[in-house]
Amino acid sequence: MSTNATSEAVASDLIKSVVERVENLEREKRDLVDQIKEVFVEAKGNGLDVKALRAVVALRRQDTVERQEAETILDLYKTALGMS
Amino acid sequence: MSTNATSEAVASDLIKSVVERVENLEREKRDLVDQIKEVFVEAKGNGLDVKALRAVVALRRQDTVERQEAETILDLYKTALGMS
Amino acid sequence: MSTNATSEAVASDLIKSVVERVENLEREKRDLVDQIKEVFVEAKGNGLDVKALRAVVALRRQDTVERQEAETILDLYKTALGMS
Amino acid sequence: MSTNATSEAVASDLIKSVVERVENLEREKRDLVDQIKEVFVEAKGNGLDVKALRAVVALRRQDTVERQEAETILDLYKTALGMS
DNA sequence: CGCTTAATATAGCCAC
DNA sequence: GTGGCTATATTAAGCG
Repeated sequence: MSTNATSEAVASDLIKSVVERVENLEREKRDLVDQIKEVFVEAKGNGLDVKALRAVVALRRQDTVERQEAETILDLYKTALGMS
Repeated sequence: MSTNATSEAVASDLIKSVVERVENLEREKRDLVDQIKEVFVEAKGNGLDVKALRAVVALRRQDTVERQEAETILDLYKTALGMS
Repeated sequence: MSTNATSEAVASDLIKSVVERVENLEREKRDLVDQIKEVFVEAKGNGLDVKALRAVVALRRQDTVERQEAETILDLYKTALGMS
Repeated sequence: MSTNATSEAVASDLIKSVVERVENLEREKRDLVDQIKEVFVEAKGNGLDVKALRAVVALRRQDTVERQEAETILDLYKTALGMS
């Protein structure tokens, strides 16, 4: 066989550790998702249009992505032109 | 008119506040997503099978969900049978 | 230029064709949704509990899905254990 | 008791019939969903932008809905004005 | 009719 | 770098 009891136990501990760390991070992630929902619920309670708010957030996120891509391309051009 | 400059300004502030809070929470969420990825990358570096690890995490999560669903269905049955 | 009047006309015809085919299929889909609703309405008229019926259908569908998932997981395990 | 073996058997047959009819209709619905997907895949293979096509279909669907709503409102107005 | 769940559409990721 | 797959975000439906 290619392994023994000791290395299997090590792998088992390692697996357990990884799974638990991921599960904790996912739990925190779910909490944030819930908090985001709460913000929208509260906003709705204040008379705001949630769908429109979501659209605004999505647009700004998109803008951010495109700005970052533009900067990346600019950096590439600068590097290519020896300007960096 | 149904609004005036003051209430519009208030709405504007409210909208701005909501959008910023959501964006901050989404930023934190993205950080967590990145951290989860890092855990898997590290696990891979330690010789673990990432796909299998993801399956384990998913199965455990699924078990939790199914346990909750089973309770819900049990309640439904109880209600249908007049046991509630 | 990368296109000309002819290829644009072809694309236009293609687009029109695709949109129409999708719209026809969606129309048929909506008809089916309506027919399903009618079945439940009729069942209700015959004294059946629609919510319970929906639960039965959902459970049977879920069983099918879970059986398929179980096979997928089994395959994954076989692969992980070098049994495939 | 409010039922007997015969009426229970009738209800059972009725339930079975309803469930099967719904399942058949849902199967047809799923087939249509798959066919729609295939149309888009084929369109993609022909160099079309699937996201844009979906947007077109959605816009036209929206137009239809809004036109129907407009007609409904128009009918209401006509009735109110004794024009129907 | 609103509010909670289910269906659909989109986006990100991984492997090939 | 493309295509399938998973996860997420949006939309629609059902229920009270």
